[in-house]
Amino acid sequence: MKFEAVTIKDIAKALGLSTSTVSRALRDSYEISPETKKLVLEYAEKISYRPNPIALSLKEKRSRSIGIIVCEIANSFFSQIINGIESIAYDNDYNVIIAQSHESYDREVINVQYLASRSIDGLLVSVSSETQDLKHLKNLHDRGFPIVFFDRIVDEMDTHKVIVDNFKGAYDATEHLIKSGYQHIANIAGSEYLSITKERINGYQQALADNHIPFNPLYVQHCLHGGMVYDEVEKSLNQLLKLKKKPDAILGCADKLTTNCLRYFKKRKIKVPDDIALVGFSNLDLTDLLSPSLTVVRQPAFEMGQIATDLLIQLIESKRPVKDFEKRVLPPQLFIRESSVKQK
Amino acid sequence: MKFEAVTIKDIAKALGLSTSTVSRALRDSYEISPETKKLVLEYAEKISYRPNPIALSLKEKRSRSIGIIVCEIANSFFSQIINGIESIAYDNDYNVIIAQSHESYDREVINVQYLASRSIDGLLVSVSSETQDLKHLKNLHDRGFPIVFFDRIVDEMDTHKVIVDNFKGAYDATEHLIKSGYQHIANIAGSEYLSITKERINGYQQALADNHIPFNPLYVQHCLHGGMVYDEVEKSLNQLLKLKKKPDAILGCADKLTTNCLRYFKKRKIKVPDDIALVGFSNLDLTDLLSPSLTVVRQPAFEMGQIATDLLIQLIESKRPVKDFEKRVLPPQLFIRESSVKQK
DNA sequence: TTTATTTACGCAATCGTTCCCGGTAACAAT
DNA sequence: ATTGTTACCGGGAACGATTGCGTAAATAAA
Repeated sequence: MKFEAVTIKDIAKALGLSTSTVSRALRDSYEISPETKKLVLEYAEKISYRPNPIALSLKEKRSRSIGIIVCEIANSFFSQIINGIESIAYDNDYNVIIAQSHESYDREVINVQYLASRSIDGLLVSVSSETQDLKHLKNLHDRGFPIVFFDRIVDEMDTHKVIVDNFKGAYDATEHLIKSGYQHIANIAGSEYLSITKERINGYQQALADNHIPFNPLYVQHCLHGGMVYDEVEKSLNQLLKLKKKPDAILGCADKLTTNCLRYFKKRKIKVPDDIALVGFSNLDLTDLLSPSLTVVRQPAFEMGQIATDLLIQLIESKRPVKDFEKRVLPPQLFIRESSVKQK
Repeated sequence: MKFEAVTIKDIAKALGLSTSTVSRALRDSYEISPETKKLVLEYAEKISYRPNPIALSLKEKRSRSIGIIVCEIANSFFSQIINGIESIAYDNDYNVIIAQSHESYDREVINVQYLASRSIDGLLVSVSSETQDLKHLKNLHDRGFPIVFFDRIVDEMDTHKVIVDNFKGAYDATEHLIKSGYQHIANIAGSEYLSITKERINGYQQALADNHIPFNPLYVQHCLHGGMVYDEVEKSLNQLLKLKKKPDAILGCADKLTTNCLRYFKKRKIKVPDDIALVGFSNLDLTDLLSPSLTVVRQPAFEMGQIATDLLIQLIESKRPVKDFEKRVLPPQLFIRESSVKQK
């Protein structure tokens, strides 16, 4: 089934005009008489003519669309970011094309290549947790293709970046646990390759140090797929609970890590926070309804998407190559709930 | 910043060939000598030539991409569906473009028009809860544009449709409540315009009837935005709890309706299921971790997306206009948990 | 009346790719 | 020597839209 759209030629033929005249009439050019304009406009309306954006893209060498690469849209944090991106993109007459890596490096490379070849004007990227080699992105960036990173950024590439203060988020959460009387705080972290993982672990360590609690490397467990795979979380927690000195609190460093910790505890009938406290990064709207309600570090995801998109559009529409890039750091917010408050 | 890609002309010029020869060499035509092919292929590889899909789309009048229209991606049910869609689309070399209506009719119309003009080859649609007028979709469909509906379908249009057995889902959930000893079962339903709402209310009513429980129209409350707006849910529940005979159980007919009921009860310190039981449609992965854990009707969202995409691709690639359309009905699944089980 | 200016429109190139035609060799068959 | 076949390659139109340039007719200025 082919679907034939109305073109400018159809109008020209029907009205006995040339395509150039029709084109100019539609764009309200001064060179066209009011009568002809009226004629064209009315006929175009009648047969519901819509300009073909594909043809325009070919000519203009731009598509007025931007690509987004995230690991999962089925993740509140990222879907909120996407909503932020959309809001700014639509305001500026850009459309967005979303691609998911599902935390797979190979998939990410394929997606980047597809989007790039697809004549998108720019790219918003949050890398997958497997990503180490960046040549798929560097390649584009070196040729002057506009890229903005958000959340999971990469140091090696010089371009705009938008993140939250992961250090502070982890620091505040850890400090809160310490002040609530927990001393043996373990850290369930995401992929070691990710910027956010490093920053969060640093914040966690600094909070321990500032409160004179020795850092125990065994207390940090990495889950490569950031909680997407329950088994990884289970294995990490098993490790932790096998230790001589079992932790009395857990800091979950990603959305699914945190909720999967809770799932683990529920399965094993381990009481939170009585047996062990739990605090985590999460942008779920439901953390207040969980049992127990979760203390979380929440990130301004929507704003993050907005800012990243603003920066990207600036890059795209800049006349000359941009040389000085900025790194915006947004504040995280700690919501204290039941899961981290000791029962008397 | 413009980004200049390598074209077939660049290769032709560099190698002293014509564009037609290069094109044919790249597509491995029999008319080109092995030496020339090798030359072209190697050079193309060297300068990493990628065919321009925009130019291809213009020529082929198809873009090998399909559009998706949903209300929200920040909704587990829909993001799972999208994952199902993606899986089939990618297997068939199609790409997907996602657009959100945010339950707004106007936004839906804009999105449909954008996607259609964007030379997508077909459309997967779940209408917004505001949608009554269908001319934006009928228009396309009448001109032979391939459309497949999923979940929130429309009766007036004759094309492929994929849904779950909403009647059965609601029937089973209601029956479960009755068998658990609840007699006064209220229904928090979504928009009256939606097919799924009607079907679910019918299932609910039938279960009541089959169990000789009189149907009380006051027990059915509609929320136009399907729980997206908390105030709507709050208002509905206020109404219900003001009734002389207060309900002892609630059936939530959409994801956010259900969780917002829980939020309401938590705020008012109404105990679930002691004071009132709660069962609802939900595809959240976390309903088992809520407090109390939720009894839910779960839909096979991923499969739904897969089937819808299969059908759409069939439509797109069919040589002649398809006349007989099918309606696939998938089974829902009831997960019984704490929120609907009376404490002894 | 002649020349200059304005008005209103068409021609053709362009974007990147494919593909229908032609066309030119080289070689074999007649 | 003529014709046919095969192998290989190029020219140019087409897809839909925009736009610089050219130009005819109409009008204004001389």
